[in-house]
Amino acid sequence: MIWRDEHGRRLDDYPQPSVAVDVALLTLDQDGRLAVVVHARPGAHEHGRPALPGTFLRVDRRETLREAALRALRDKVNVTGREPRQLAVFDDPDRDPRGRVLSVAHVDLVPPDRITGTTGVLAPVGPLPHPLAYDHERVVAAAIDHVRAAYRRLPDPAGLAGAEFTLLELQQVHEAVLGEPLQKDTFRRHTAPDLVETGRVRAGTVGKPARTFRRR
Amino acid sequence: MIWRDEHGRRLDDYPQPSVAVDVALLTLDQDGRLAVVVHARPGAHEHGRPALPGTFLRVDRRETLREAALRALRDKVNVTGREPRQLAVFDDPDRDPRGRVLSVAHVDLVPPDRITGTTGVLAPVGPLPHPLAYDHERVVAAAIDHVRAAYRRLPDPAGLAGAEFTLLELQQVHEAVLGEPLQKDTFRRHTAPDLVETGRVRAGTVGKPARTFRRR
DNA sequence: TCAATAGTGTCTCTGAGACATTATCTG
DNA sequence: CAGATAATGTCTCAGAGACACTATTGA
Repeated sequence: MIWRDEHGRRLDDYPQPSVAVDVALLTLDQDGRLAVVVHARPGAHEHGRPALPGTFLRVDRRETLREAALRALRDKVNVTGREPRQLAVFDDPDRDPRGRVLSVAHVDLVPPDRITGTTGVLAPVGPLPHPLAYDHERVVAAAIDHVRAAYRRLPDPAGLAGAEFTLLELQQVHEAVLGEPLQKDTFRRHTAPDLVETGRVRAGTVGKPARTFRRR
Repeated sequence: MIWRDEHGRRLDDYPQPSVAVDVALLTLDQDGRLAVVVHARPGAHEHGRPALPGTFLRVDRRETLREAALRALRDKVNVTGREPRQLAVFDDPDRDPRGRVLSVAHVDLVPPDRITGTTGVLAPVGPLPHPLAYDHERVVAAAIDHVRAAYRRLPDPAGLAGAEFTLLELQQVHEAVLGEPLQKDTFRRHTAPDLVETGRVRAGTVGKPARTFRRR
């Protein structure tokens, strides 16, 4: 069955764009600060500026955008992503000199232990050290907005603190993501209703042992 | 200059998808309820189910997604849109029987007087009378979430109440969008800081004349 | 004067935020 | 016991929400 539109034309009688995905893969660096994974082998047309991991959507494999985002993370920076989420479509006709390329920007936030084997480079967010390729700075900005909004709503939705954690550990993760210090009693009261106690404590250090929690 | 990727292939050596835009065009119907504009001439593959106005992105015209959304509104339902905003990309490989079609869903919210000459049909949102084509019910749901969030933040961001309005008129617009009754004194105190008085009043009816306001 | 609508004073309740105190561990 | 960290009692303040009262018009 060949479908035709109201002008009698088939789908591929119109020129089609290329569709790419780009992923702002965020994590915490060794200093506990929010960082983004970039890779330093961009196309020659990008003058060596580091780029976010990205790839083209493989229509011939019936791939979804989510699958393409996960594949980009695996192939470009050797990270198994977790849950890439769409941010926006960047569609400036001139954004890519190779032709008309729409980019579906994604964000993913993963614990640092998933980053260990990466072939990418951790760049702390904030004032980025070097300009990124394409419009990727805007992608990173949107990604940060997204994860900060999520962390204001719920305790550690991405599980950066691991499965079991003390409230201090959880607070430090939130401070890293939000980029601002938090007050411990306010933080405790705000997050406790969404946590369940494990019944265990984290001993071995000086001071009163802290109870550990899991996310609900 | 012909750019090639790391496998030595050009952009169009890979199959490309078609990219469509679909617009959930919301407005208020004559009863002051939130409604969506649909058109009843969908493709034969949609078994006559009404669809949101949509069209394919015309890459050959260097069109942006925003421009395609505005063109869809003009050509399909004869409405001049205002400010279509991206919601999400729907990318299920089977969502369209004609082939691989990505749909970039948009939302726009316009005053009722822009709808007067439409060739579309106003369908009140909520339990929709008939199922919509494709995955357009999900688009409408996302669109409603979007406009309700916007109306909870600011007074009438889409200008449904016109340029000059009384607080009662503004409240009725908000009640229509949010789908719930509001309290007049709370509403007044919440919105007044974001409004400027015109100095004029709306007289002619019974009762104390109401001052009129403009959005800042 | 009455009915109708506009506008405001004020009370209560809730939750955020901050300070200070108590509790419980190690050395 | 001293020092360190965990956990909580409690005070204050701001804002949402609701009720009731006052103000101003047309009929």
